[in-house]
Amino acid sequence: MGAPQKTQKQLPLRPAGPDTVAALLRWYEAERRDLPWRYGPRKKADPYRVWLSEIMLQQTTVKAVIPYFQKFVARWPNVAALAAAQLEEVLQQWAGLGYYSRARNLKACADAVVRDFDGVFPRTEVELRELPGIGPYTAAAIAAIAFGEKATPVDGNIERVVSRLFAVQQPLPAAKTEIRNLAATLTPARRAGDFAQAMMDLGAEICTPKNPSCLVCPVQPDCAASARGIAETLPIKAQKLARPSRFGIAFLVQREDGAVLLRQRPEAGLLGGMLEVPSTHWGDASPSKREALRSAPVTTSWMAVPGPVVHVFTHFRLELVVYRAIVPVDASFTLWAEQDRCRWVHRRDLHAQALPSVMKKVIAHGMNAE
DNA sequence: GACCCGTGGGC
DNA sequence: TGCCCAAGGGT
Repeated sequence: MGAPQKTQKQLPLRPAGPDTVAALLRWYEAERRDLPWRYGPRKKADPYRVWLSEIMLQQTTVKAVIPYFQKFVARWPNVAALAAAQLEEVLQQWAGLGYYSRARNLKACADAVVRDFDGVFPRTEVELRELPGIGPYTAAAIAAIAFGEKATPVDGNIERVVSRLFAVQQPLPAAKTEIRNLAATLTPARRAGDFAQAMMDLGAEICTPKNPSCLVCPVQPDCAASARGIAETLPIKAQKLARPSRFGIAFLVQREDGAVLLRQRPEAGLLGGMLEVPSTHWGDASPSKREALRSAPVTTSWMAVPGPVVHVFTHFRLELVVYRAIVPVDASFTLWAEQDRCRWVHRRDLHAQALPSVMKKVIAHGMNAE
């Protein structure tokens, strides 16, 4: 033979199973995160709070969610209160958290629970799955955490932990089915909720995407990926496409009394139902000045504010050049935009509007340009 | 399965 | 800076 083969040391490894889960649950009881929607290990939490937190946490970090969660439960302490609210209020309170269809579905779900279930959340995955905004993950999470049902929510954390525990080599998203089955195999009948939350805490604090802390991991002895030294490389993900750029011109119209012209966006699609600063179409290239003026909401003299506002969405990057104008308070100008969707909002009231972050950026950029 | 749908933070 | 990431759902 040639040079001695440098094989990786293979420790005897039992596949993850009930003992792994027991070790994980012990770790959870000692190290669990204290979060405002949790009631404590071995306890079932308030279904309303679990549901609200799970919707907010969809693709959103715990840190970003906490202040919104506190604000919502203070204002609407139960599902009946939320059902009695106006959608407009809910969108206002949701502004800044992103993925605004969640806010619409949140309201629709509260309405449905009050209407169809007498204000009591159903406890099974199948029933929960029928409600607006509740998909397979959230249905399983609520069933397990709030009701103690044996359900297996699989989020990004759990996908990562499971793919490492079993050294799943198949790339995502194709591997989702296998990962789900493996996670279900581990789920204990008694403490499915604690198990799910323990897996999520482990993923958030130990089994992180980069630089996982295998040395202090409670289930490291049972982890196939750690044994092979490939934990950080898992899960393998399919390549992503480059993010295209779009360009437009936004028209910040300020009235002499300090009001700003805003318009409500269509209910469906990007930033659905939220307020916006009127703008041109967002296209693949910057609109010409001629094109821009054709879509201006009023005929007036515009000042181009130096430097575009750049905002990155999930699937494209947006550059908006802000045109700014001051108009008189009387109606001595013509409003070309769809008037019924437009409103004047005083500067001091902007914070209470359903304004997405990108539009707050546009307004701040334009108003600071003086 | 593939797209669309926000935002802020970490590195 | 640019990319990745975060307790996904709807279509």
